Amino acid sequence: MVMNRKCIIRLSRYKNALKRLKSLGFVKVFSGNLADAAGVTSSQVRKDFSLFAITGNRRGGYRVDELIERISHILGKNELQKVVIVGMGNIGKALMRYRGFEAGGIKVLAGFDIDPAKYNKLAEIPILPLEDFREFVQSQGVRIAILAVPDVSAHHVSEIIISAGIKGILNFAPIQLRGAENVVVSSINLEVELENLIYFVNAGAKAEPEIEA
Amino acid sequence: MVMNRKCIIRLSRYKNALKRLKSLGFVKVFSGNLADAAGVTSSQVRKDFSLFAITGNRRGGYRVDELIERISHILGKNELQKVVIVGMGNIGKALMRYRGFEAGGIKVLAGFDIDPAKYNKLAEIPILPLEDFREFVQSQGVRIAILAVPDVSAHHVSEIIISAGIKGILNFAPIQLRGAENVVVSSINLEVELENLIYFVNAGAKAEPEIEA
DNA sequence: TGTCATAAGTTCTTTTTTTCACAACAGTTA
DNA sequence: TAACTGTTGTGAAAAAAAGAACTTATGACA
Repeated sequence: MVMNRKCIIRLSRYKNALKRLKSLGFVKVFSGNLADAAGVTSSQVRKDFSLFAITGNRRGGYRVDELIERISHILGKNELQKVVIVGMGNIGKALMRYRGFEAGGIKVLAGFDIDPAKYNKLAEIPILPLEDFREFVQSQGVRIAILAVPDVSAHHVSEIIISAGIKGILNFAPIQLRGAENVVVSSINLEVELENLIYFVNAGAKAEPEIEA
Repeated sequence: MVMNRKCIIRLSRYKNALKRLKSLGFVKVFSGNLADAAGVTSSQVRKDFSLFAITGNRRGGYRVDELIERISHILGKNELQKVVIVGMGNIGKALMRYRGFEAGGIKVLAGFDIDPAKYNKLAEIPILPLEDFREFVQSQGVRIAILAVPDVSAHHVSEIIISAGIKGILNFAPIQLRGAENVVVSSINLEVELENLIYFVNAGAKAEPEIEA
Protein backbone atom coordinates (compact mmCIF):
# COMPACT_ATOMS: atom_id res chain seq x y z
CA MET A 1 0.00 0.00 0.00
CA VAL A 2 1.45 3.32 -1.07
CA MET A 3 1.68 5.69 1.85
CA ASN A 4 3.30 8.59 0.09
CA ARG A 5 0.93 11.53 0.36
CA LYS A 6 2.52 13.44 -2.49
CA CYS A 7 1.94 10.48 -4.70
CA ILE A 8 -1.74 10.29 -3.77
CA ILE A 9 -2.11 14.00 -4.44
CA ARG A 10 -0.63 13.44 -7.87
CA LEU A 11 -3.14 10.68 -8.50
CA SER A 12 -5.95 13.13 -7.79
CA ARG A 13 -4.38 15.56 -10.18
CA TYR A 14 -4.06 12.94 -12.87
CA LYS A 15 -7.70 12.10 -12.44
CA ASN A 16 -8.75 15.73 -12.78
CA ALA A 17 -6.52 16.20 -15.79
CA LEU A 18 -7.94 13.07 -17.36
CA LYS A 19 -11.50 14.25 -16.88
CA ARG A 20 -10.59 17.47 -18.59
CA LEU A 21 -8.92 15.61 -21.44
CA LYS A 22 -11.91 13.32 -21.75
CA SER A 23 -14.32 16.23 -22.01
CA LEU A 24 -12.10 17.51 -24.80
CA GLY A 25 -12.66 14.27 -26.64
CA PHE A 26 -9.42 12.42 -25.89
CA VAL A 27 -9.70 8.65 -25.90
CA LYS A 28 -6.05 7.82 -25.29
CA VAL A 29 -3.22 9.67 -23.59
CA PHE A 30 0.51 9.22 -23.36
CA SER A 31 2.40 9.70 -20.15
CA GLY A 32 3.80 12.89 -21.60
CA ASN A 33 0.37 14.45 -22.19
CA LEU A 34 -0.71 13.65 -18.71
CA ALA A 35 2.55 14.94 -17.32
CA ASP A 36 2.05 18.26 -19.05
CA ALA A 37 -1.54 18.50 -17.88
CA ALA A 38 -0.61 17.72 -14.30
CA GLY A 39 2.63 19.68 -14.21
CA VAL A 40 5.05 16.81 -13.60
CA THR A 41 7.48 14.75 -15.68
CA SER A 42 6.48 11.79 -17.78
CA SER A 43 8.79 9.50 -15.81
CA GLN A 44 6.96 10.48 -12.70
CA VAL A 45 3.64 9.58 -14.23
CA ARG A 46 4.86 6.18 -15.32
CA LYS A 47 6.56 5.55 -12.00
CA ASP A 48 3.43 6.49 -10.09
CA PHE A 49 1.36 4.22 -12.25
CA SER A 50 3.77 1.37 -11.77
CA LEU A 51 3.40 1.75 -7.98
CA PHE A 52 -0.29 1.04 -8.38
CA ALA A 53 0.19 -1.53 -11.11
CA ILE A 54 -1.63 0.66 -13.58
CA THR A 55 -0.58 -0.44 -17.01
CA GLY A 56 -1.07 0.90 -20.50
CA ASN A 57 -0.21 -0.16 -23.97
CA ARG A 58 3.43 -0.04 -24.99
CA ARG A 59 2.74 1.77 -28.15
CA GLY A 60 -0.66 3.31 -27.70
CA GLY A 61 -0.41 4.91 -24.28
CA TYR A 62 -3.34 4.66 -21.88
CA ARG A 63 -7.07 4.59 -22.46
CA VAL A 64 -8.58 7.64 -20.77
CA ASP A 65 -11.71 5.85 -19.57
CA GLU A 66 -9.83 2.96 -18.06
CA LEU A 67 -7.40 5.29 -16.34
CA ILE A 68 -10.12 7.39 -14.75
CA GLU A 69 -11.89 4.25 -13.62
CA ARG A 70 -8.71 2.74 -12.23
CA ILE A 71 -7.59 5.85 -10.37
CA SER A 72 -11.08 6.50 -9.01
CA HIS A 73 -11.09 2.99 -7.69
CA ILE A 74 -7.74 3.45 -5.97
CA LEU A 75 -8.95 6.68 -4.43
CA GLY A 76 -12.12 4.99 -3.23
CA LYS A 77 -14.28 7.22 -5.37
CA ASN A 78 -16.30 4.60 -7.13
CA GLU A 79 -18.86 4.60 -4.41
CA LEU A 80 -20.46 7.81 -3.15
CA GLN A 81 -18.49 9.14 -0.21
CA LYS A 82 -20.59 10.38 2.67
CA VAL A 83 -19.26 13.19 4.84
CA VAL A 84 -20.63 15.41 7.59
CA ILE A 85 -19.61 18.91 8.59
CA VAL A 86 -19.18 19.81 12.23
CA GLY A 87 -19.39 23.50 13.12
CA MET A 88 -21.76 25.88 11.36
CA GLY A 89 -19.67 29.03 11.51
CA ASN A 90 -18.56 30.94 8.45
CA ILE A 91 -16.46 28.17 7.00
CA GLY A 92 -18.84 25.37 7.90
CA LYS A 93 -21.80 27.10 6.33
CA ALA A 94 -19.84 27.94 3.20
CA LEU A 95 -18.85 24.30 2.85
CA MET A 96 -22.48 23.25 3.31
CA ARG A 97 -23.45 25.42 0.39
CA TYR A 98 -20.44 24.52 -1.71
CA ARG A 99 -21.68 22.73 -4.80
CA GLY A 100 -18.33 21.44 -5.98
CA PHE A 101 -18.51 18.22 -3.99
CA GLU A 102 -21.30 16.53 -5.86
CA ALA A 103 -19.43 16.29 -9.13
CA GLY A 104 -16.63 14.58 -7.26
CA GLY A 105 -18.81 11.87 -5.78
CA ILE A 106 -18.84 13.43 -2.33
CA LYS A 107 -22.14 13.82 -0.54
CA VAL A 108 -22.57 16.08 2.49
CA LEU A 109 -25.23 14.35 4.58
CA ALA A 110 -25.61 16.81 7.44
CA GLY A 111 -24.14 19.63 9.46
CA PHE A 112 -23.78 19.69 13.23
CA ASP A 113 -23.54 22.44 15.81
CA ILE A 114 -24.16 23.05 19.48
CA ASP A 115 -26.11 26.27 18.95
CA PRO A 116 -29.88 25.55 18.82
CA ALA A 117 -30.36 28.71 16.77
CA LYS A 118 -28.55 26.97 13.92
CA TYR A 119 -30.56 23.78 13.91
CA ASN A 120 -32.64 23.07 10.85
CA LYS A 121 -33.67 19.48 10.87
CA LEU A 122 -35.88 19.73 7.83
CA ALA A 123 -33.50 21.29 5.38
CA GLU A 124 -32.31 19.33 2.40
CA ILE A 125 -29.02 18.99 4.20
CA PRO A 126 -30.17 19.11 7.83
CA ILE A 127 -28.31 20.90 10.58
CA LEU A 128 -28.51 18.81 13.72
CA PRO A 129 -27.46 19.10 17.35
CA LEU A 130 -24.06 17.68 18.13
CA GLU A 131 -25.74 15.33 20.62
CA ASP A 132 -27.22 13.47 17.68
CA PHE A 133 -23.83 13.04 16.05
CA ARG A 134 -22.99 9.56 17.25
CA GLU A 135 -26.31 8.08 16.33
CA PHE A 136 -26.34 9.78 12.97
CA VAL A 137 -22.90 8.73 11.78
CA GLN A 138 -23.32 5.22 13.07
CA SER A 139 -26.67 4.69 11.43
CA GLN A 140 -25.48 6.28 8.20
CA GLY A 141 -22.04 4.67 8.21
CA VAL A 142 -20.22 7.99 7.90
CA ARG A 143 -16.48 7.77 8.38
CA ILE A 144 -15.31 11.22 7.25
CA ALA A 145 -16.00 14.51 9.01
CA ILE A 146 -15.05 18.05 8.19
CA LEU A 147 -14.22 19.93 11.37
CA ALA A 148 -14.90 23.66 11.13
CA VAL A 149 -15.28 24.75 14.73
CA PRO A 150 -13.42 27.54 16.56
CA ASP A 151 -9.93 26.63 17.72
CA VAL A 152 -10.89 26.59 21.39
CA SER A 153 -13.42 23.82 20.91
CA ALA A 154 -11.56 21.91 18.22
CA HIS A 155 -9.81 19.47 20.50
CA HIS A 156 -12.89 18.73 22.53
CA VAL A 157 -15.10 18.25 19.50
CA SER A 158 -12.51 16.10 17.77
CA GLU A 159 -12.61 13.71 20.72
CA ILE A 160 -16.38 13.53 20.52
CA ILE A 161 -16.45 12.72 16.84
CA ILE A 162 -13.60 10.23 17.08
CA SER A 163 -15.38 8.41 19.88
CA ALA A 164 -18.43 8.30 17.64
CA GLY A 165 -16.43 6.33 15.13
CA ILE A 166 -15.15 8.92 12.67
CA LYS A 167 -11.99 7.67 10.94
CA GLY A 168 -10.93 10.68 8.92
CA ILE A 169 -11.02 14.36 9.85
CA LEU A 170 -10.45 17.29 7.57
CA ASN A 171 -9.57 19.95 10.11
CA PHE A 172 -10.02 23.64 9.43
CA ALA A 173 -9.29 24.77 12.97
CA PRO A 174 -5.93 26.50 13.29
CA ILE A 175 -4.56 24.04 15.80
CA GLN A 176 -2.59 20.84 15.59
CA LEU A 177 -4.98 17.98 16.21
CA ARG A 178 -3.46 14.85 17.63
CA GLY A 179 -5.61 12.15 16.10
CA ALA A 180 -6.07 8.84 17.84
CA GLU A 181 -4.85 5.49 16.56
CA ASN A 182 -6.15 4.74 13.05
CA VAL A 183 -7.80 8.11 12.75
CA VAL A 184 -6.39 10.15 9.94
CA VAL A 185 -6.27 13.90 10.38
CA SER A 186 -5.55 16.29 7.57
CA SER A 187 -5.41 19.98 8.30
CA ILE A 188 -6.08 23.03 6.23
CA ASN A 189 -4.70 26.03 8.03
CA LEU A 190 -5.29 29.25 6.16
CA GLU A 191 -2.76 31.21 8.11
CA VAL A 192 -0.04 28.66 7.50
CA GLU A 193 -1.01 28.56 3.87
CA LEU A 194 -0.72 32.33 3.56
CA GLU A 195 2.55 32.43 5.49
CA ASN A 196 3.98 29.99 3.02
CA LEU A 197 2.79 32.04 0.12
CA ILE A 198 4.27 35.19 1.60
CA TYR A 199 7.58 33.46 2.16
CA PHE A 200 7.82 32.20 -1.38
CA VAL A 201 6.68 35.52 -2.81
CA ASN A 202 9.32 37.31 -0.80
CA ALA A 203 11.87 34.75 -1.88
CA GLY A 204 10.99 35.66 -5.45
CA ALA A 205 10.46 32.00 -6.03
CA LYS A 206 10.00 30.94 -9.59
CA ALA A 207 9.46 27.42 -8.32
CA GLU A 208 5.90 27.23 -7.24
CA PRO A 209 5.31 25.30 -4.06
CA GLU A 210 4.06 22.17 -5.64
CA ILE A 211 1.81 20.86 -2.95
CA GLU A 212 -1.77 21.01 -3.97
CA ALA A 213 -4.44 21.10 -1.32
CA MET B 1 17.26 30.56 0.31
CA VAL B 2 15.43 27.51 1.56
CA MET B 3 12.95 26.30 -1.02
CA ASN B 4 11.69 23.25 0.81
CA ARG B 5 8.00 23.75 1.40
CA LYS B 6 7.79 21.19 4.15
CA CYS B 7 10.47 23.04 5.98
CA ILE B 8 8.56 26.32 5.75
CA ILE B 9 5.44 24.62 6.99
CA ARG B 10 7.41 23.38 9.96
CA LEU B 11 8.57 26.91 10.65
CA SER B 12 4.94 28.02 10.82
CA ARG B 13 4.24 25.19 13.20
CA TYR B 14 7.19 26.10 15.37
CA LYS B 15 5.93 29.64 15.52
CA ASN B 16 2.46 28.55 16.56
CA ALA B 17 3.85 26.17 19.14
CA LEU B 18 6.08 28.93 20.49
CA LYS B 19 3.19 31.32 20.84
CA ARG B 20 1.35 28.69 22.79
CA LEU B 21 4.38 28.05 24.99
CA LYS B 22 4.81 31.76 25.50
CA SER B 23 1.22 32.18 26.62
CA LEU B 24 1.91 29.41 29.11
CA GLY B 25 4.72 31.47 30.55
CA PHE B 26 7.74 29.82 28.96
CA VAL B 27 10.75 32.06 28.49
CA LYS B 28 13.16 29.49 27.09
CA VAL B 29 12.70 26.28 25.17
CA PHE B 30 14.94 23.41 24.18
CA SER B 31 14.84 21.82 20.77
CA GLY B 32 13.21 18.82 22.40
CA ASN B 33 10.29 20.80 23.81
CA LEU B 34 9.64 22.42 20.52
CA ALA B 35 9.95 19.10 18.73
CA ASP B 36 7.29 17.58 20.96
CA ALA B 37 5.00 20.56 20.54
CA ALA B 38 5.34 20.50 16.78
CA GLY B 39 5.35 16.75 16.36
CA VAL B 40 8.84 16.32 14.91
CA THR B 41 12.25 15.20 16.17
CA SER B 42 14.68 17.46 17.97
CA SER B 43 17.29 16.92 15.29
CA GLN B 44 14.86 18.19 12.78
CA VAL B 45 14.24 21.33 14.79
CA ARG B 46 17.94 22.05 15.11
CA LYS B 47 18.54 21.19 11.48
CA ASP B 48 15.77 23.52 10.36
CA PHE B 49 17.09 26.30 12.54
CA SER B 50 20.58 25.86 11.19
CA LEU B 51 19.25 26.27 7.66
CA PHE B 52 18.00 29.71 8.63
CA ALA B 53 20.99 30.49 10.81
CA ILE B 54 18.77 30.64 13.86
CA THR B 55 20.99 30.14 16.84
CA GLY B 56 20.37 29.53 20.51
CA ASN B 57 22.51 29.07 23.55
CA ARG B 58 24.51 25.87 23.86
CA ARG B 59 23.40 25.30 27.36
CA GLY B 60 20.25 27.31 27.78
CA GLY B 61 18.26 26.48 24.65
CA TYR B 62 16.43 29.22 22.81
CA ARG B 63 14.71 32.32 24.07
CA VAL B 64 11.04 32.10 23.15
CA ASP B 65 10.67 35.78 22.32
CA GLU B 66 13.71 35.85 20.10
CA LEU B 67 12.62 32.71 18.30
CA ILE B 68 9.15 34.02 17.57
CA GLU B 69 10.62 37.26 16.35
CA ARG B 70 13.19 35.52 14.19
CA ILE B 71 10.75 33.07 12.62
CA SER B 72 8.16 35.78 12.04
CA HIS B 73 10.81 37.77 10.27
CA ILE B 74 11.74 34.84 8.04
CA LEU B 75 8.09 34.28 7.21
CA GLY B 76 7.68 37.97 6.42
CA LYS B 77 5.20 38.41 9.21
CA ASN B 78 6.80 41.33 10.99
CA GLU B 79 4.91 43.74 8.86
CA LEU B 80 1.18 43.53 8.39
CA GLN B 81 0.45 41.45 5.31
CA LYS B 82 -2.21 42.87 3.08
CA VAL B 83 -4.37 40.52 1.05
CA VAL B 84 -7.46 40.79 -1.11
CA ILE B 85 -10.11 38.21 -1.86
CA VAL B 86 -11.40 37.77 -5.40
CA GLY B 87 -14.78 36.12 -5.78
CA MET B 88 -17.62 36.67 -3.33
CA GLY B 89 -19.26 33.28 -3.51
CA ASN B 90 -19.70 31.00 -0.53
CA ILE B 91 -16.03 30.52 0.15
CA GLY B 92 -15.01 34.09 -0.57
CA LYS B 93 -17.65 35.52 1.74
CA ALA B 94 -16.74 33.10 4.50
CA LEU B 95 -13.11 34.12 4.23
CA MET B 96 -14.13 37.78 4.37
CA ARG B 97 -15.86 37.14 7.66
CA TYR B 98 -13.16 34.85 9.00
CA ARG B 99 -11.64 36.50 12.05
CA GLY B 100 -8.64 34.23 12.40
CA PHE B 101 -6.43 36.28 10.10
CA GLU B 102 -6.03 39.33 12.26
CA ALA B 103 -4.21 37.55 15.06
CA GLY B 104 -1.76 36.29 12.48
CA GLY B 105 -0.88 39.71 11.13
CA ILE B 106 -2.91 39.26 7.98
CA LYS B 107 -5.25 42.03 6.92
CA VAL B 108 -7.96 41.54 4.32
CA LEU B 109 -8.25 44.92 2.61
CA ALA B 110 -11.09 44.26 0.19
CA GLY B 111 -13.13 41.76 -1.73
CA PHE B 112 -13.77 41.81 -5.47
CA ASP B 113 -16.48 40.44 -7.70
CA ILE B 114 -18.05 41.05 -11.09
CA ASP B 115 -21.63 40.94 -9.81
CA PRO B 116 -22.88 44.49 -9.04
CA ALA B 117 -25.38 43.03 -6.57
CA LYS B 118 -22.44 42.10 -4.36
CA TYR B 119 -20.74 45.48 -4.33
CA ASN B 120 -20.57 47.28 -1.03
CA LYS B 121 -18.04 50.05 -1.28
CA LEU B 122 -18.75 51.46 2.15
CA ALA B 123 -18.37 48.35 4.27
CA GLU B 124 -15.51 48.06 6.70
CA ILE B 125 -13.97 45.64 4.25
CA PRO B 126 -15.37 46.93 0.96
CA ILE B 127 -16.52 44.73 -1.88
CA LEU B 128 -15.48 46.33 -5.12
CA PRO B 129 -15.93 45.68 -8.84
CA LEU B 130 -13.20 43.63 -10.42
CA GLU B 131 -12.55 46.52 -12.80
CA ASP B 132 -11.12 48.45 -9.87
CA PHE B 133 -8.75 45.63 -8.99
CA ARG B 134 -5.64 46.88 -10.72
CA GLU B 135 -5.87 50.36 -9.36
CA PHE B 136 -6.63 49.14 -5.87
CA VAL B 137 -3.80 46.66 -5.51
CA GLN B 138 -1.31 48.99 -7.11
CA SER B 139 -2.19 51.92 -4.92
CA GLN B 140 -2.28 49.74 -1.81
CA GLY B 141 0.77 47.69 -2.68
CA VAL B 142 -1.06 44.38 -2.35
CA ARG B 143 0.88 41.37 -3.58
CA ILE B 144 -1.21 38.46 -2.30
CA ALA B 145 -4.68 37.52 -3.50
CA ILE B 146 -7.03 34.77 -2.46
CA LEU B 147 -8.84 33.43 -5.49
CA ALA B 148 -12.28 32.03 -4.70
CA VAL B 149 -14.10 32.15 -8.00
CA PRO B 150 -15.89 29.33 -9.84
CA ASP B 151 -13.64 26.98 -11.75
CA VAL B 152 -14.81 28.18 -15.14
CA SER B 153 -13.64 31.74 -14.50
CA ALA B 154 -10.56 30.88 -12.46
CA HIS B 155 -8.09 30.92 -15.30
CA HIS B 156 -9.40 34.12 -16.77
CA VAL B 157 -9.49 35.92 -13.44
CA SER B 158 -6.04 34.68 -12.52
CA GLU B 159 -4.69 36.32 -15.65
CA ILE B 160 -6.35 39.58 -14.73
CA ILE B 161 -4.97 39.67 -11.23
CA ILE B 162 -1.50 38.57 -12.31
CA SER B 163 -1.42 41.32 -14.91
CA ALA B 164 -2.39 43.74 -12.14
CA GLY B 165 0.78 42.81 -10.31
CA ILE B 166 -0.28 40.09 -7.88
CA LYS B 167 2.68 37.89 -6.96
CA GLY B 168 1.08 35.21 -4.85
CA ILE B 169 -2.26 33.46 -5.30
CA LEU B 170 -3.99 31.22 -2.84
CA ASN B 171 -6.28 29.35 -5.17
CA PHE B 172 -9.49 27.73 -3.99
CA ALA B 173 -10.79 26.92 -7.45
CA PRO B 174 -10.64 23.22 -8.24
CA ILE B 175 -8.38 23.63 -11.22
CA GLN B 176 -4.66 23.60 -11.77
CA LEU B 177 -3.58 27.20 -12.27
CA ARG B 178 -0.52 27.75 -14.35
CA GLY B 179 1.06 30.75 -12.70
CA ALA B 180 3.25 33.06 -14.69
CA GLU B 181 6.94 33.63 -14.09
CA ASN B 182 7.63 34.71 -10.50
CA VAL B 183 4.04 34.32 -9.50
CA VAL B 184 3.58 31.74 -6.78
CA VAL B 185 0.40 29.74 -6.79
CA SER B 186 -0.69 27.60 -3.90
CA SER B 187 -3.88 25.62 -4.20
CA ILE B 188 -6.37 24.39 -1.69
CA ASN B 189 -8.57 21.86 -3.38
CA LEU B 190 -11.22 20.45 -1.10
CA GLU B 191 -12.00 17.53 -3.31
CA VAL B 192 -8.36 16.50 -3.54
CA GLU B 193 -8.06 16.92 0.19
CA LEU B 194 -11.05 14.66 0.82
CA GLU B 195 -9.86 12.11 -1.70
CA ASN B 196 -6.61 11.87 0.16
CA LEU B 197 -8.39 11.44 3.43
CA ILE B 198 -10.59 8.72 1.99
CA TYR B 199 -7.59 6.91 0.58
CA PHE B 200 -5.72 6.91 3.87
CA VAL B 201 -8.83 5.98 5.83
CA ASN B 202 -9.42 3.08 3.49
CA ALA B 203 -5.80 2.13 3.75
CA GLY B 204 -6.30 1.95 7.50
CA ALA B 205 -3.37 4.25 7.80
CA LYS B 206 -1.99 4.71 11.24
CA ALA B 207 0.50 7.17 9.80
CA GLU B 208 -1.31 10.44 9.52
CA PRO B 209 -0.55 12.36 6.37
CA GLU B 210 1.71 14.89 7.86
CA ILE B 211 1.25 17.82 5.59
CA GLU B 212 -0.42 20.69 7.31
CA ALA B 213 -2.34 23.19 5.29
C1' DT C 1 38.86 28.26 38.67
C1' DG C 2 38.46 23.71 37.06
C1' DT C 3 35.27 19.99 36.28
C1' DC C 4 30.85 18.38 34.87
C1' DA C 5 26.49 17.98 32.69
C1' DT C 6 23.71 19.35 29.04
C1' DA C 7 21.96 20.97 24.88
C1' DA C 8 23.23 23.34 20.54
C1' DG C 9 25.32 22.87 16.11
C1' DT C 10 27.27 19.91 12.69
C1' DT C 11 28.54 15.87 10.20
C1' DC C 12 27.63 11.42 8.72
C1' DT C 13 24.21 7.75 7.60
C1' DT C 14 19.96 6.15 6.14
C1' DT C 15 15.75 6.58 3.87
C1' DT C 16 12.76 8.48 0.58
C1' DT C 17 11.70 10.60 -3.73
C1' DT C 18 12.79 11.93 -8.29
C1' DT C 19 15.10 11.52 -12.51
C1' DC C 20 17.59 9.10 -16.01
C1' DA C 21 18.33 5.56 -19.23
C1' DC C 22 17.24 1.66 -21.72
C1' DA C 23 15.28 -2.97 -22.79
C1' DA C 24 10.93 -4.81 -24.17
C1' DC C 25 7.18 -4.35 -26.88
C1' DA C 26 3.28 -3.11 -30.14
C1' DG C 27 1.66 -0.96 -33.91
C1' DT C 28 2.87 0.72 -38.80
C1' DT C 29 4.76 0.63 -43.14
C1' DA C 30 7.15 -1.26 -47.03
C1' DT D 1 7.29 -10.50 -42.61
C1' DA D 2 11.01 -7.58 -41.53
C1' DA D 3 12.57 -3.25 -40.31
C1' DC D 4 11.25 0.84 -37.93
C1' DT D 5 9.22 4.03 -34.74
C1' DG D 6 7.86 5.56 -30.52
C1' DT D 7 6.03 4.52 -25.85
C1' DT D 8 5.78 1.85 -21.86
C1' DG D 9 7.68 -0.24 -17.69
C1' DT D 10 11.55 -0.78 -14.71
C1' DG D 11 16.03 -0.92 -12.66
C1' DA D 12 19.75 1.93 -11.51
C1' DA D 13 21.58 6.52 -10.36
C1' DA D 14 21.04 10.90 -8.34
C1' DA D 15 19.14 14.17 -5.39
C1' DA D 16 16.73 15.57 -1.45
C1' DA D 17 15.16 15.01 3.11
C1' DA D 18 15.21 13.03 7.61
C1' DG D 19 17.45 10.94 11.37
C1' DA D 20 21.26 9.47 14.29
C1' DA D 21 25.47 10.32 16.24
C1' DC D 22 29.20 13.08 17.42
C1' DT D 23 31.66 17.53 18.89
C1' DT D 24 31.81 21.69 21.05
C1' DA D 25 30.32 25.46 23.72
C1' DT D 26 28.37 27.18 28.01
C1' DG D 27 26.48 27.81 32.27
C1' DA D 28 26.40 25.66 37.02
C1' DC D 29 28.61 24.19 40.88
C1' DA D 30 32.08 22.62 43.94
